[in-house]
Amino acid sequence: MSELIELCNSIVVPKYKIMSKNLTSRSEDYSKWYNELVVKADLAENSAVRGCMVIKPYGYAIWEKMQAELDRMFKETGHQNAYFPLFVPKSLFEAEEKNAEGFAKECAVVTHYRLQNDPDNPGKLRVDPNAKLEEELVVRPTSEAIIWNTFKGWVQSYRDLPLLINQWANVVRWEMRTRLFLRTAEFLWQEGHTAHATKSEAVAEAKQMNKIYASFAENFMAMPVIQGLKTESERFAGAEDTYCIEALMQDGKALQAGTSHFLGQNFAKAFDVKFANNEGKQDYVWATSWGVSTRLMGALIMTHSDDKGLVLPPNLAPYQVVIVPIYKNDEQFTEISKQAETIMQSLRSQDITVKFDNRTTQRPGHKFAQHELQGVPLRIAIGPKDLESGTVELARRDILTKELVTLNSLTTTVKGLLEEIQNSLFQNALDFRADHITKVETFEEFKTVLEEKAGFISAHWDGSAETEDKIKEITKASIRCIPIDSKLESGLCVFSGKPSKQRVIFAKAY
RNA sequence: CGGGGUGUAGCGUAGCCCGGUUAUCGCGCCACGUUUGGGACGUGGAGGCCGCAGGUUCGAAUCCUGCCACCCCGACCA
Repeated sequence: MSELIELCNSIVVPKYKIMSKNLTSRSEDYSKWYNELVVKADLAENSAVRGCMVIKPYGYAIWEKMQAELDRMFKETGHQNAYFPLFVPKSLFEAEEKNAEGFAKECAVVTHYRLQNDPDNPGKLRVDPNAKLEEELVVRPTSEAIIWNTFKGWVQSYRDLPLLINQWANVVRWEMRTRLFLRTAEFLWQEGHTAHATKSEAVAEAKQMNKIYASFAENFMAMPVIQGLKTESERFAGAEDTYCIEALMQDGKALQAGTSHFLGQNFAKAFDVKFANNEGKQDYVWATSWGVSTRLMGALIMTHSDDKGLVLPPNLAPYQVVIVPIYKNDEQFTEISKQAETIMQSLRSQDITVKFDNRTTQRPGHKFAQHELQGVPLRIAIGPKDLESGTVELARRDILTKELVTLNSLTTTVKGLLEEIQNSLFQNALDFRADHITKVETFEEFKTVLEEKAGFISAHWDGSAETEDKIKEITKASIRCIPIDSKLESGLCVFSGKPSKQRVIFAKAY
């Protein structure tokens, strides 16, 4: 138990509650296991805010690594960062009807702007009834409205296009039921919003960003994803098309890890964003939006971690290597510290991030366990024996092996191993997913596989929302996506028996 | 909002059915000493509105009533 508390400490929260008692292996119910890793923020008693999350420094460092890589990829494709207000006046929010309707049920709304002393309750405050806002402010659940209202003033000519903007921000969605990392009431994310002169350019942008998400997931998170298109009923409110990346967690449930939307001219029309094209004619701009959130941290945990704690891919680990000294006296400690300094310099010269855990308050065994819990990819231990023999002990987090390495080959070995770990994590996740994509032809088979094996199910679908709904109602599995790379293949719908042109991916989802 | 469950120290808990000394145990925390190549050991110590309010009783963590919070399953969820 203590390690869980420690892990919770390192990822999350000031005061926290562990939800279930026993750590279970990955083959058992994953949700129990996941709850062990994840805790909720405990806000003031009687607080109406549920399901918020505090991200503690180590967890935040992982998010910062994700941010940095994504931000770089966005900028490489010509995007710029900007920041827009948290508050969206209700009148703006409701302008794009479908979008407003889609989010209406989960909006936090600011109605007052002042507190005052409560005359009936000395020492307490109450909302000043005279401080009611003329117009309510919606706390953004997403920023399309406020951004498109701003874009109106930024676009006049085709020369102002494309407008490629990204924002790093927090949003609030008042979900009835929350789940840490995967669906918190407030979460951090990035939302891209772009405006284009032509439809084809906007569609290309939406596809491009989805591809960038896929590449980030695979190359940095070591998490294989299926790129696809959402069905109409799963589509973003206000979008014409929603592209997505879908990942498979260790418990066989699917997780939507990122989405990219082609918005058509819906927002341009709602907010009157027109431009003069090169023939001098007025036209509405074409839009996209795309986002990923702290949900990715949940995805990372649920893809790679084992019963000993987190397993981080080297490309996202806050530090890739940790050095633990083992010593009996101050002399040895000084000696080892010098050695560690040399090693760190050498590793850093190869752009490897490394931390020397020189705490004198913890014993080596404790440090070993803690770094395993935090998923540090490689650990170097240096003790008196190593000083004599010119070696160090090098341990891998992912497969928990140890080897003795001589000092002169250390940096090369570390560099090689980091790459190997990154690749092997991806390969393992890929193998796992390959084992859990099942083609089925009949509805009986569909239900059996879902029940006994879980994972993705590849099946024919007649394309109707009615069939989709019925399957969901009966099995709780939804269509995760229509994969973009799937081959056309004629067949019969697994449910209705009607003709189908291609297979789609079904799964139970988080 | 419906069904089920839980609330005792920072965390995890025993005790509750069948009311009765100073509320149990483990982890963690503090001090000192010995230790340090896989989560150290010993000794001593600190820490409790037993979820809240009311009731029954000589006496309530325990029984009754009401409330609150949280968890699980639903509903809900681009």
